[in-house]
Formats: sequence, C-alpha cells, structure tokens
Amino acid sequence: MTITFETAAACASPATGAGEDRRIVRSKRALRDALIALMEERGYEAFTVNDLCARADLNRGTFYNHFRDKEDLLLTLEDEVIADLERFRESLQRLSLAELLRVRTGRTPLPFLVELFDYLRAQADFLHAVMGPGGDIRFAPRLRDAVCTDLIENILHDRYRENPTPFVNYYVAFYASAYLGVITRWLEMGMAESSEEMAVIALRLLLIKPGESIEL
Amino acid sequence: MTITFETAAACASPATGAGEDRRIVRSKRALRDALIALMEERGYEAFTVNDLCARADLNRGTFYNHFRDKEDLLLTLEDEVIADLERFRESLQRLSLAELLRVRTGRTPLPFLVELFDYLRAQADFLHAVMGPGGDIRFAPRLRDAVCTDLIENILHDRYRENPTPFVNYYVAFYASAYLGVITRWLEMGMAESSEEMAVIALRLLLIKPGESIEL
DNA sequence: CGCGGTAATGAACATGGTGTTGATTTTTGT
DNA sequence: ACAAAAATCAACACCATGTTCATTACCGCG
Repeated sequence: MTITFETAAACASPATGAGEDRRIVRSKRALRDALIALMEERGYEAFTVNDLCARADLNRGTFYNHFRDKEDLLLTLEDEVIADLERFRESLQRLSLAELLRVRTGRTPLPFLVELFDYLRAQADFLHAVMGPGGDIRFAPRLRDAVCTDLIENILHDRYRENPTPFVNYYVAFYASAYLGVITRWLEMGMAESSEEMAVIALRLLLIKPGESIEL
Repeated sequence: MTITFETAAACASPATGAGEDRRIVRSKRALRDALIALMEERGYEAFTVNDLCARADLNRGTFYNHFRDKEDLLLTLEDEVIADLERFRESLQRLSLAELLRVRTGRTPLPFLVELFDYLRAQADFLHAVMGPGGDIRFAPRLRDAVCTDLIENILHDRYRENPTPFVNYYVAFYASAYLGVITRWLEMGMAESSEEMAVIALRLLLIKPGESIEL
C-alpha cells in the first residue's frame, strides 16, 4: 500500500476545517502567504502584526479574529506540516535494514522516499521560510524527529536497538541530523534535483564510507 | 604546535576590549548572563529589554550605552564565539584523511578535537541557550560552517574535491550536519561525556557504516 | 432572488515597550 | 584627591499590541 499525499498537500492553509466560510479561507491563505513572504524578507522577529496585515491586505481585526498573535499563526502552520508527516512514520516503521541493502543498487529509488520528497516540495515555500535564517528555530528539530529519527532507529543494528550505549545515542543523532541537513540543503538550493534523484542520493549516503570511491 | 584556548575561553563577555573600565566589564557580563538566562527560560522573542535589565539589575540606559538593541547584544556574543572558532580552522586544514585512518584505532583521540570540545564546554552556557529552542536560528549554521564544513571537505576523497557533483554537494552537507547534530546533542544532554570521549566517538562515527557491528 | 448569519472593516482606546535625551550621582583609573 | 567616565533616574514621543464596538460587505442556504 502506498500513501498519496495529494489531499494533505492540498490543505496547505492554516487550520482549514472541512466546510469553512470562503472568506475565512481567503483570509487565512493571505495571512499564510504574507507570513512566508515577510519571514523570507525580514525574518520572523523583524515585522509586526501591522506589517503582516498590510501585506495580506487585511484589516488588523481580521487577524485577531483567527489567531491570538503572530506566534499562533506560525505554530498553526507548523503543526499542520508535522501532522502530515506523521502519516509517513508508519511507512518508515515498516522498513528494515535488510530491505535497504536489497535495493542498494541505487538505481531504484524507494517509493516512500520519493513520496516524502514530493510532499516536502509541495510545502517548499513554507519550509524554506521556516527553516531559513528568518525562520523558527523550533521547527527543524520537530521535522527531524518526525522523519529522520524513526528511519535511523530502524536501520540500527539489531543488537543495539534495545540497549542504548552513549555511542548509539550519538550514532542516532548523527544520522538523523545528517538527513535533516540533506533536506535543508535541498530546499536551500531550490530543489534542483527531482524527488527520485533525492531518494537515490539519500540511499547512497547511507551506504557509503568517507574516503571510499563515491561510485557505487 | 597545539593551540590552547585558555585565553579565548576566558574572554567570554561581550566585546571585552583589552583594558575596559571595570564597570563596563561588569555591566556587559551581567547582560550576557541575563540574556542567557532569559533565553533559556522564555526564549529570545519572549522577553524585552526591560526584562533583560531587570534581570541584570541594571538601568535600562546602561544597556543602550553599550548595545543598539537586543539583537546587537546577541550578535556580539555570537560573533565572539565564531571568531574564536576561526582559530580552529587552521588546525582542521592541516588534517588529511590519511592521517585520520592512521589513528582509527579509536584509542587515541585527536588532540585538536579534544581542544575543540573543551572550548565548546567552556562556552556551554551560551551555546546551550543560543542553540536551544529559545535560541537564534542563524547561529547553528554559522557554527557548522566554521567547524564542520572544513573538516568534511578535507576528508573528501581527493578525486571529488575539485569537481563537485550534486552528490558530493549533499555528501558534504550530510556529514557537516551530522557533526553539528552530535555537538548539539552533547550540549543538550548536559555534556555527560568527557572531551576525550567525544573526540573518540566523533572519529568512530566517521569510520562506521550502518548495519555494521558497532564494535571497532 | 432575498434573507439571516457571519466575516471583514475602520475607528477608538488603554497599555506597555522602545530608543533617546539631559541632569545627577557614583565609581573608576591614575 | 581629582577629573573622566559610567551608571542612574525621570521624562519624552513614538509605535505595536490586543480589545471593543458599530458598520459594512459577503456568504450559504432556503
């Protein structure tokens, strides 16, 4: 079974309940776009609710109709993405190291990895803003834990899964941060590589050792 | 030649010029401590200059005597750490992969790595605050670039150092972020491991492959 | 279409932080 | 002890905040 995220990617506006008034959807969408734009341009701390509403072409009262403050808006958007990603975790948990080694040829990208990068691309405008220099420091660790940590712990040698030594602790942190870094880099660079290419690269990175020839 | 950072670790107050008035040193030190404390307690965006001065037990005017605003204080402290770390880069650039493989036994930690972790420990209060959830999102990439990127590019297989393919690009990002994650984890966990232990762990992480037995 | 409900608007308000200024007091370096 | 310099205190105009309320515009539905 493969999960598609068409629906999840579509609900990219904040707290879009099932049947919300068209005006509310428009307002929240405008606020989302304005937030992203201003975070990119000035950084999260460098603009006010006034600026936000001016950019969104909305009355300030409208903002306070939907959100308590600037942070409430930001967190709502973050929570949506994290909630979407939760749906990938079950796919991740089905994955074992043995399986990975079977497809090590690097030719056939893992389908669920392709889907993951597709989803990240669909959310790229928000992710780029929130993980960039004008973003929110709390988000990247959430993304890392939602996606990478499960992945890494599945890859762990069986012997070390249940009795974590200090080294295993850092081993997990090492690879989880590494993959977060790859995702971040991909977003930073404008997602030049396709999702399939990234899925292949991600797999090769897991199976290589420094100093080895990089060719498979 | 081994570089010691006694002096660097000692000048942990913001912009401590050579012979500054004792009152200035006291004020800046108090502001540094207050900043760290409030970032830990409430997060950088959640307190005001008023709060900062109240915590530092200083008049608000004194703050504005030394810093333009809250951000100026933060950046001054960040710049100091980054400047200190620049001094490690030369040690890093002297290092080659061949050398690393020679000490792979994992018994003898690389001296410069021990010094690096010693320095990070000396700055732990600030680093913990600035890299934690109440910190500054711009700092971690600076730390990564200052320390990890050079290291990784030295380790790169010679063949790929001058003609960077997309994969090499992500390869560097992968390991640089990985080591940043290890450092962050170490700080988060209260630096339970000694600098020597961390130097050994850092080396083992470079030479291991997922799925292999973790024993050396 | 038209009507009731609801969202958006605009204005006003008290509150509190900002960054600056000037006069005064305290502390420092020598 | 003395001059320089830093810290203090009070006051200032300015701006963002979050709230309220009356009014207007729009939406969903019968």
